[in-house]
Amino acid sequence: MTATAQQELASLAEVFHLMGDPSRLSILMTVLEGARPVAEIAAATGLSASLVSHHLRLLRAGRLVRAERRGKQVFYTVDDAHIRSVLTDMAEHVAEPAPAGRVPRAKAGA
Amino acid sequence: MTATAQQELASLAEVFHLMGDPSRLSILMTVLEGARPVAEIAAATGLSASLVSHHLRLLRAGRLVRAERRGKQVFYTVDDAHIRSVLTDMAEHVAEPAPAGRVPRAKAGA
DNA sequence: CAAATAATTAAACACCTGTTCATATGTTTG
DNA sequence: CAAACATATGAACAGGTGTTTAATTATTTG
Repeated sequence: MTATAQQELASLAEVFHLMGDPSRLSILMTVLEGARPVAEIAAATGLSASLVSHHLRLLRAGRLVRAERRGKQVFYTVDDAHIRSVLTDMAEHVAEPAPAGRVPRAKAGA
Repeated sequence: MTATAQQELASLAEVFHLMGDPSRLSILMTVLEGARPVAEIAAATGLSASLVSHHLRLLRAGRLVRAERRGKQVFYTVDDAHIRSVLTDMAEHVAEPAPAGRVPRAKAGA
């Protein structure tokens, strides 16, 4: 595997990692509906303003959200359209039923 | 937020969490090209067979991969089509350029 | 400029998670 | 059945991460 491929893989993993936390994901879901100030995100998700701010910093660093200040408040929005399609696709995946998950034993003879 | 929505959010986060690790992601990328036995996945990713097996167990539990035994070997494949589109979409996202990322100060007056 | 509001930052802690090394299980072959 | 191969599992450790509490910075308003 090439060196740049390694980096892309790491970047990709970083994005997924950011979406892989329930708090951050709910923040993303909230912000997905439109620009929202921190306090409103906190209220909608049931998280403390401090915690929301902490997570928003990470999401900003990963370029999943964008910040824009209006007066005292800072409004956050999803930075990219890809995030939307990803969340949509994944929601479908999760909606499906769930059959077992063990490694099958081999059938006799071969 | 409803109780079922909470669970769906948790499931969704779990899937993303699984994809959010470089080792697991490279395993997924490898398996994305077709069914592969553990040893081959280990060789392709540069990870130990043991570590690959550990991660495959998690991926199996999260229904991201499916296992099928053929003789001594166990072949793994991506379980779902959504995974593919998600990985594709995200690859595009990561490919884009990266402007700064600090919270802007408010413009004077308002 | 002081007070009030909104958001960020810092420090500390508990917990989780990825990795390694060693051992066990399952499967074919002599 | 024993040996060899392929994969899986268990225990233990190091490092990372989400959360809380408290303090700080930025912005508007009296």
